Amino acid sequence: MPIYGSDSYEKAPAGGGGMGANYRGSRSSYVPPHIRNRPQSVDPPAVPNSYAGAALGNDRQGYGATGGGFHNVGPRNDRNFGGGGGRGGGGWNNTNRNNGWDRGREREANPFQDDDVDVEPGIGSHENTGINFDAYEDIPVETSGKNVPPPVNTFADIDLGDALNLNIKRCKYVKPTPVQRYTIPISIAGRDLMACAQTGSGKTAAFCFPIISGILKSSEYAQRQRVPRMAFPLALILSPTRELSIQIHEEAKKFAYQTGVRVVVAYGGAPINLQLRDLERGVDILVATPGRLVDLLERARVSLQMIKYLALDEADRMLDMGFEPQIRKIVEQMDMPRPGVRQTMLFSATFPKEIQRLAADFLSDYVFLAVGRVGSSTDLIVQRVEYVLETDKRSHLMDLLHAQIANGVHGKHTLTLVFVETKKGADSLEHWLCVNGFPATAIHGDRTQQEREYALRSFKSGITPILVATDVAARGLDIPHVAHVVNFDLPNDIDDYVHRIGRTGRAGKSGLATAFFNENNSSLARPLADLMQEANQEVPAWLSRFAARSFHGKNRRGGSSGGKFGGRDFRRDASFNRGGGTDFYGGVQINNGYGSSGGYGGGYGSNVTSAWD
DNA sequence: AAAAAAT
Repeated sequence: MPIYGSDSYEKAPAGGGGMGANYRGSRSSYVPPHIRNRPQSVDPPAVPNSYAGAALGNDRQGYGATGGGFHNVGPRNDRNFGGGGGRGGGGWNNTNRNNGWDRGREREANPFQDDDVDVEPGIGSHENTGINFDAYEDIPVETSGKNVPPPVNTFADIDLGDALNLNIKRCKYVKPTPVQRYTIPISIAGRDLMACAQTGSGKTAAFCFPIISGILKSSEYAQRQRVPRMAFPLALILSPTRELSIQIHEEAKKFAYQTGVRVVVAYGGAPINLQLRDLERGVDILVATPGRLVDLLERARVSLQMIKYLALDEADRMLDMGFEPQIRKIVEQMDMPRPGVRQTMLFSATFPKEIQRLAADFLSDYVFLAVGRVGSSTDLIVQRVEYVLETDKRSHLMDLLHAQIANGVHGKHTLTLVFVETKKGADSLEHWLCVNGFPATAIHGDRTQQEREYALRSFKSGITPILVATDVAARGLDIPHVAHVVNFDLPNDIDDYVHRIGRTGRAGKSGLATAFFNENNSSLARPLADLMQEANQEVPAWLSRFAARSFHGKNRRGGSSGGKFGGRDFRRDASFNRGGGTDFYGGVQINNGYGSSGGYGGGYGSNVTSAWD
């Protein structure tokens, strides 16, 4: 099915200068165990003696451990137990060990009860349970790298621990999705990972399960240093939009429920004080957008020196021109442990070669994983392209919406997501739709965070079943019941198109994607036609003519990705290996998602390879 | 040229 990608990433080198200069001054000299004896270690912060034993906020309730082996670390202050240190100490998979938690004043909310409160029960209340596992059956999976750990077939194949297993049951996950089958053992084995996988394929769980499990098993978990007003997360998950961070946080809280592992989210546009308070109460997994995290780091309210796990969601976006300097600052210029010391996992549905090259800086001896699209054999998303002049777009959209109503395809749980190019365009289209009797709302980066979150809720709940959005909503958001994605304005980059239409046809369900195409989109004709063809979609003759006319230098399909996958390991490229060692890349395996390699015989690999090259 | 991300 579809080929995702383009050669169009011609990004300028990242600036990134002038950062992190004033951070070091405020550091102290404590050396955590995992970076001791390192050749070029950063000046690690000490716990000032005057603070030793002070009431520190970064504590965890109901968790044992003597802070042995840590100089300069005073006795723990278990605020909720009136000073009893060294509690518990039970097995890491003992769900009862945080009984104390519930006795404290910060009772952990049950994330499984107040889900989607404004959605009718039975439809939206378990958005993660509607996964159509049959659609996963024959998904092709490709791995490359040295000594790739084999996939598992069930969650029970890996001992994630009782608490985590219980949450897996609560989520009603029966068996792991392909990305989970491969990612979890790779991650448990401690390997770095670059994974191409569609969001909505269980990606968040794929990196959360090993992180939570690893944290529970680690000694750092119990032996945390205390510095006042400074949080020391063990895992960091970065995402490119606030709403995506919120979503990841909500999911991660389910997975971490009653494990004692604390998940905190930090993003811009919201009061920082609440986030600071959450951080002070203790954080193991920090989910954040880059800007706010940099702010927290500069205020010295967060230290990354204890990070054992780093996950970048939508990693190709995180490393594009707009984000790369911030990401480099966070990952390379603060106090985060180096690659090889920490474990790094990068995820995206698309992974252009140029971005892979940048990403390699953050990784150590990593495994590359490409999971074919859910429904790659059944074409769950029907893609249509219509020729519509700029001036006709509104009336054409109106026709589509009327047709949906006529077909009975409308209502609370048939949502339509309309992508436009600009924030102004989003505002005016929303207004026009409302004036014309279509309940619509809009989301874009010029709205307040409150407005953005309200718009998303209103859309998800079906109060306004039409959402007009800029690319802020293009990636990662898991919105059940999006039946139709309209590309009112097409993006310039085919990868963005792929992410946008991925908002429908989620979790193995079918969906429709309609694009309005005209002369302004000429540069997209070729990649769009190619992509549709490989997705077995009907390509209009006029689009093929546009494609034939277009220049082939840019946006030509090629090295960045291809075939049934969202990407291909760039280490396999001849150009990459030409100058250097050849041992870096360790071989490829192509398998079906389940069972052995039936269905995609030998010819498959070579075909795809030639298409990629 | 636009979008996102800190205040």
